[in-house]
Amino acid sequence: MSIASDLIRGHTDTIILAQLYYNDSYGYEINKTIQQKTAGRYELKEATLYSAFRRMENAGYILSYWGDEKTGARRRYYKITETGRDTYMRLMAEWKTAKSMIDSLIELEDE
Amino acid sequence: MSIASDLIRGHTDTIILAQLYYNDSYGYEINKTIQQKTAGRYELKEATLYSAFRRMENAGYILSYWGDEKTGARRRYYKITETGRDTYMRLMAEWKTAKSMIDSLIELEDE
DNA sequence: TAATATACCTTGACAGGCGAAGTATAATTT
DNA sequence: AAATTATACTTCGCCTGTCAAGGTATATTA
Repeated sequence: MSIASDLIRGHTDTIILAQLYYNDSYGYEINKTIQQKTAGRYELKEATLYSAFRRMENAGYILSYWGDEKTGARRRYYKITETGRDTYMRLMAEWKTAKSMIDSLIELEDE
Repeated sequence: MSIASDLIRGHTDTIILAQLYYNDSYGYEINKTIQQKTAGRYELKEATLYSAFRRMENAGYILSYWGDEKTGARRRYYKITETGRDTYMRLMAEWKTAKSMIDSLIELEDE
């Protein structure tokens, strides 16, 4: 288990929604961006990524459509919905709360 | 699913190890402390708490022993080991890394 | 032509969290 | 005195997200 797997768990949706907030994108690109942003220290595993897409499309956070590439492998693009934007904002707020809560719970008390 | 469940996942061990770092304690007390520290906004579910004890004892992070209460319900106390202290320090370092990684991954880019 | 990069998908297993139920004693309330 | 609440621990089985492993297909590079 890599450093991040259990700590990042629960942020997958937020990470993806952030990438889709202003622009449509597709799985491969989203993952490359994540790797680049973290200097290779983190990546979503493909199975995780695509199962997140399924989950979020079922939840109504995103929509998908096939791109019309003339060349190269086909791409399934994802578009965030209004519900998805709301969800992103909610998840961000929850993260802020959780972050300070965790900080206060895991720090050592003065002995 | 409450706000924290998936976000806190992966921090259970760290939270418990922090509580045991300077003083032995037992399940019920640890959970009360958590509730008090978070003003009731978070608690470890009993099943989660006790399964974490088992996991960490198997991993050698903690040891357990029965208290010798003369009155009231019996208590199983837990004591952190040196391995447990090392683990706590490692988990704290991982949290710091993860925290900034998550922050950078979920923020919106300037459009 | 072989290897690598791009791009997507599915299956099955695993691990942690948790709902639900149970056991037992002590303190408090009615 | 009886009922309720608080203290304290335990086990069983389900749910969900992650991921290893495998697969498909096209385009580019060595």
